[in-house]
Amino acid sequence: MTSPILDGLNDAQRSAVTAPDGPVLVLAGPGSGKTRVLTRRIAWLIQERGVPPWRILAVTFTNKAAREMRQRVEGLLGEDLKGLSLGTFHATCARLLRREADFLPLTREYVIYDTADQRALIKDVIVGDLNLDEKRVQPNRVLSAISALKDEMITPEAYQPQVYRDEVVKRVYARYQERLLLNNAVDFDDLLMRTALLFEEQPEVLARYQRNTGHVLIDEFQDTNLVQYRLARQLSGGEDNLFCVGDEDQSIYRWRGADYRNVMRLREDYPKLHTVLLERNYRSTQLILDAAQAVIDKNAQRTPKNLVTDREGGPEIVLFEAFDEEEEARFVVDTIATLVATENIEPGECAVMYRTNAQSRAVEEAFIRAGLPYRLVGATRFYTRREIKDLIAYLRVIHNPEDGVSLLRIINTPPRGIGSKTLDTLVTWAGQHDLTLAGALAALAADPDAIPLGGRALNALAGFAGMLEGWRDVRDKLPLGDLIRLVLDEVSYRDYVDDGTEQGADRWANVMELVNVAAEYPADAPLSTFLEEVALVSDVDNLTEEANAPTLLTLHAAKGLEYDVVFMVGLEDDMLPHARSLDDPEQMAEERRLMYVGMTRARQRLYLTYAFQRLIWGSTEVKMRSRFVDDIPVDLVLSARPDGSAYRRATTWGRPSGRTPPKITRTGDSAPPAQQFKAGQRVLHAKFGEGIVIESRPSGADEEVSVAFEEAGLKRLIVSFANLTLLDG
DNA sequence: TTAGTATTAATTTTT
DNA sequence: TTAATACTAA
Repeated sequence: MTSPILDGLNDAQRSAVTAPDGPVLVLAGPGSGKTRVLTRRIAWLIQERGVPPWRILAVTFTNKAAREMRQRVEGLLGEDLKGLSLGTFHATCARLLRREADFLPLTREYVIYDTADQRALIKDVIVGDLNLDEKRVQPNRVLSAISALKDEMITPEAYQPQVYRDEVVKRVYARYQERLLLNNAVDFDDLLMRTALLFEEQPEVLARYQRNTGHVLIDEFQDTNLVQYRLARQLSGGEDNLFCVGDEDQSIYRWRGADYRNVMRLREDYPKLHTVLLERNYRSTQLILDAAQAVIDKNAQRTPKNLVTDREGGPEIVLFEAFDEEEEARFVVDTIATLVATENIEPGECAVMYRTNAQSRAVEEAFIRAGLPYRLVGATRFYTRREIKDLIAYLRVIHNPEDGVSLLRIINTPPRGIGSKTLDTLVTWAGQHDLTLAGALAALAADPDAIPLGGRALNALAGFAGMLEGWRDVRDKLPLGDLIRLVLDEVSYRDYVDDGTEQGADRWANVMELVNVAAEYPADAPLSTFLEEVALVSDVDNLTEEANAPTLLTLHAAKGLEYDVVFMVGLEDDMLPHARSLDDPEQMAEERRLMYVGMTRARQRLYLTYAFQRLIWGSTEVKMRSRFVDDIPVDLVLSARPDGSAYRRATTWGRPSGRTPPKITRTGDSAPPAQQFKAGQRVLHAKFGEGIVIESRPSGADEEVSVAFEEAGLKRLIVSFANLTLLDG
């Protein structure tokens, strides 16, 4: 009678897994095993209830979560579950729309536009099509207005603006959608909206999917938006077997349309909702939980939870005030090194979290100077890098000729004599003849005199069109990796990006990385699958467990992850809470949840750091400790000194009232230590090999040297970390 | 007319 | 620090 599916679960978890059919809501605190419950529920439905896998649709927040969940379910059941659909909302909808393209004003070859593509298109609509002033009608603002409308499934035709500004939004929105269709493209929001609209307008299509979907399970329910909620309702509509797992306190994507009030909606829409509360935490120490609880308790409008664990006590939270971001980063790296050396902590079990990607730089530099490896999530995400976007644009244009945004991107990249003037004439002519850019190119191929252009421009255009045609001819005959190599070769892309600098070499390495990814792609997979995957992967998806090194990531990216040791850096007002959130209580509540999410990632140790002053956009700003830090009971916290030793604070936080910066005295300024190295000396480094010292200067109590390595190039190193050996000099 | 260079403006979080 | 834009040489 007992099944391994229920092994090791507590009563609350078990009651969730075995809940009767119908709508279920699992409200779960951090570390309470909610993803585990979802996994077991799927296995339980298949094994104990005899539900065929193809009748189950499970939705996760990231592709990585989906991958891991599939592995676990298959592990539990000991079989391949090919029929089980498991993925993000976006990926699920993208596949569905491709299958149902006949019902849409799109072809199967449609492409997915990311934020940068959207911005390029909307700018062209505002400035090019509607002749509006870019300063008055800001692309970003209009885009987020459009996104909000799409979230509510309001089409341009249905939109009834109340004020003049929205009148403009309506016009831009209408034209933007037109242009998307002309390009045979959709944006992220369209994926969801078009699917939900399709279900509404074509009941027989919905009925077909409902027959194939008896059970819908959703992870991270607090971060679903309105369309996603409607999709979930539509798909589970036949039998109302909707299983939602989430935590209001971890809702951190409001700015993207996520609405934790979906939890309330669920309660209203399903009076028979079966609710399970999971409060027992299996991750953090009680001390960390108490601190996190104290922070989140200040938020109103939530289901109060009482987080408990068996792991009583635990080491105090360590708070460190650095002089600036450099010292802060050094403290983090020093502490990790010490923990690894003395406390038997794995480097891979440490994470450094920050509010904005820009903050990673200082931390990265500290790691580099110490000569220690690290893993970076996000920052300039792989698929948004210039060279990668270029390459993807080539593939998109080969795949979908109508993709004007991508065509415009690559038509003169690398430069091939098709400059702004030529493009202007071409685009204007296309507009006059009601053609797309692709149409104009085709017309030109048929009759070179059709468009008033000089011979040089015509030559350049013909050359480009010829290459494009050649690629389309071989598209289905060559493996993807070879196709990309052919394109790279014919446009001499390497000469273009690899300019001999270090960054140039990096860029080319990125290109080769993409070639490798593509080469591993199954030979029979259509280009559309590859492009779709590339559009919908996130950076965390590629986070591998291979390298045993600390992870650097934003608080948003940290959702769903956990580490033995967590450092939260930049805990200053204006950073967390972010300056742009200060005037909106709803946004402030979200910033607080972000703090809570970060704290509850830690299993054993939590370090909170802030800087007295910080370099922002090239200028130094004096900062104040984050108000959220002050909400932690002071007796749970030890303060650290730069040398790593810690002391207990007075019984109150003693928050300064003003912002008068005290006199700045840097340690080490008065008595610089004797320098070991000087310019011209030859040195040996364990990793970088031999090099010559270019410069040496005191840095705090330490010494910083610039060394030109024969292999690795110019590096800046901290002497006490770098383990440099003097060869001669 | 194009391509390369100098200047200036701008930076939350991401499927 | 990067990205977009204005300017200048070829």
